[in-house]
Amino acid sequence: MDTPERNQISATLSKFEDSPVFNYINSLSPIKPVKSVPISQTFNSLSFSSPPSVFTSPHVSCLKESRFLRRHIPLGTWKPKVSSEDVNKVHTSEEEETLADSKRAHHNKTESQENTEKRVSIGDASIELSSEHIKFSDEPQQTLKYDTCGSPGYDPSLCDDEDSTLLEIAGEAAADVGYVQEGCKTDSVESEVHLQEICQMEPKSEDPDCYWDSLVPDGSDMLIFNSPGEAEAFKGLMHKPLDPSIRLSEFMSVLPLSAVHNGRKMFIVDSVASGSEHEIGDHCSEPTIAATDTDQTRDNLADVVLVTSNYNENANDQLVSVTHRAIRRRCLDFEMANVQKKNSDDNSKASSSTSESDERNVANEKQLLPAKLNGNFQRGILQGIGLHLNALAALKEYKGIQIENLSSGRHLSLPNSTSLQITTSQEQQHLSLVPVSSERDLDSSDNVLQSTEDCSQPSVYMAGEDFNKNSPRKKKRKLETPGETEGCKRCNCKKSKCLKLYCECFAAGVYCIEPCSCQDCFNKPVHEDTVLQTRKQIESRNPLAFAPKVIRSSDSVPEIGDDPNKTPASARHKRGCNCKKSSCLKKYCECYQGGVGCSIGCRCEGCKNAFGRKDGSAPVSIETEQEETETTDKGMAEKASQKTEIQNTEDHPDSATMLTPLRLSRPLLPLPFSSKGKAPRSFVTTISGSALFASQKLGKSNSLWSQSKHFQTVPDDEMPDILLGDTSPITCIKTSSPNGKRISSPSCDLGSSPSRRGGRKLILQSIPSFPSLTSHP
DNA sequence: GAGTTTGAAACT
DNA sequence: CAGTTTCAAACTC
Repeated sequence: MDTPERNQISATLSKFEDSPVFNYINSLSPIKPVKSVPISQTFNSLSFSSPPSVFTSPHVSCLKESRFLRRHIPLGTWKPKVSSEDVNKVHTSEEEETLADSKRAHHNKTESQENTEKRVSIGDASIELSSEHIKFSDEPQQTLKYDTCGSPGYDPSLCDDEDSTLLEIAGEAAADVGYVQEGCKTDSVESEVHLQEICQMEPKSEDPDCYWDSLVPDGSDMLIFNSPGEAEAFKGLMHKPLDPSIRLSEFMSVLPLSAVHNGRKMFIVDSVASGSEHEIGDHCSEPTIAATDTDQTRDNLADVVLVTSNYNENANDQLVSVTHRAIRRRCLDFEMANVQKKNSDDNSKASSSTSESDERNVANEKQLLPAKLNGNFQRGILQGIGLHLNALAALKEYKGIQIENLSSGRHLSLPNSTSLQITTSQEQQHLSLVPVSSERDLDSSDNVLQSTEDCSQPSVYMAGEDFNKNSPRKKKRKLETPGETEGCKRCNCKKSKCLKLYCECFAAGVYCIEPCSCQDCFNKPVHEDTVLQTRKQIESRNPLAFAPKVIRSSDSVPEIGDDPNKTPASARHKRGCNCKKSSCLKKYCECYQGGVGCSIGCRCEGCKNAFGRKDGSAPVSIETEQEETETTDKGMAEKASQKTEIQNTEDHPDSATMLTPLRLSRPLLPLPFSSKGKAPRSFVTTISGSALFASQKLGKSNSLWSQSKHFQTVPDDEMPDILLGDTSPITCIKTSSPNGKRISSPSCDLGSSPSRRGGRKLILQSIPSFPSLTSHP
């Protein structure tokens, strides 16, 4: 783990060890950087050659990403040795050197092993992150390849399930942790949390998701303890010696249910005060988790994410902490396998291997996306998340999570989801999901979540639709329409073999999983090569084919610190719809489905999109309006006449202003979802709101994309500048779809909402950058 | 659950 | 690039 660089840094910084700032810095340090490899994990990633270059963002992005990221890393990774040290601890120069050397040796060793072998199944989890990180850094993508299920080394059982869950523990600071509580000055005992305990918890219901859901009413992504007391309580559990007798219920009982959001499997505990000696690395890394690794853990942990955060009290500066999380997801990441395998190799060392359990749990879910560890997260996002091109969009989005999402079950799972903060018990009840402070948010966001992919349908996504098949879905189900199973998409392909964009899973960059009703499905790890080739082929035809359908250019919410002028985030469908009969009021309409308004780029007829009409009459964001003015084509007038109809009933003042993707995505609105009132099955989960979170820290948070079905997020930083609509100088970019469909807006200049427009256009342009299967190193 | 509708994706 | 076909989701019954 310890790279020389790292050591140096640490040495230098040793003085500052205690300071929160230091921790933060550590988290940022490149040392841990994730290799591009993680990115490759998804099958998409494979295709994406460029991503690494493109997405180079520092931790910030990572942070954001982290949210979305799915974790592939086994708990073991979290383990103490390297990871902890890397991130959190500061060693004296000497110590570090020594340590570094040993680690290096270790690393090399592991690396060699990896090379020879392809990864172990995720389940094997215990891995040393450090080694991996190193590897990643060193070996960028070579290792990447389909390590996961498809990989030879991959554990078949896992593969079979295709749903693999990983438990990720991020030791690293800031990046991972989404949020920290303010008040917690306590020592961080939390780090000590034992996964085992958690693991031991038994799900009430057979379905893990349900189980968690039950636990977590709202299903927020994160569990945050605002009050020290809460944290303490939590700690108590965590600290307890592994007692098999302890059950999840017990565990949960300690936690304020209200505190739990989303049912997401993450829990964040902020216990560590800044400056306290208990840095993430110190505590967290080691011990506890490591110990946990057991079959039970794996099995049981599935969705749970434990986070221990270090938090810096001082400030808002925050940052964070470590998180242990387990996220389930199905991903196309192939890398995961590698990592895991490595981990497994190393495992012997690391005890915790929650990943397996996760996977198992996830079984239902599609493959997991790779999760990244701390440092990795930052970079990793791209990498790990990389899975779907879509992810890129997601990354940005992830920044802001809106409360609303939480409310809606499905959205929760989305990458979008952000950490929520619960301040008080009362508040908790309400689940006051307040976006974390911007700064924190950013950080937190990283950690926070992951979303399940399904949703993508998700969203990831991790994007729209369902985010996770697992819990999110269920939540969604609960929350949303009864009928919808949704959260996750499951395809039902019969003739396409799930190798065409007709297949939602394939389009989302995820493998089909059990829930899918597809026939002759080739979108499975077993047919990885085929999938990749096909994907490549499709991308050659249309570079944007796998890009998120919905692009969120700017932040829905004015980011703090950002240019006030920015318009609320608005999202647009990358190509625009072509609806003729549905009036863009049904999910047939991709714009509508994605929760975004129609824009000039749409060729729809009689647009009545509740999220925003093409003409802009609807509660569309400014952008649309502008576009509207600009656009002359298509019967704008016609639409205009139609405007009032829907608006009156549907549009809320808010919506009008708030059409942020996020909002849009939410079914909350009494919007006209389906006639039944269902929320779109796969809503885009874009997250505009995120801007709040992410942006603050980053300063720019534009998430270009929100993701439609699968969420994938890409760190802003990583995103090519071009892609960044907000900041990008390039305001006018035309995007062309392969099809020749209109993508770009007519006007280059965006005026007040440059970001959005710019983003959108930019994205398209940049598209080439999307990683393609072919390019993959 | 079967059948219809719809519009994207794919094909020509 | 336009037109047509194929496909699977969305929707209806």
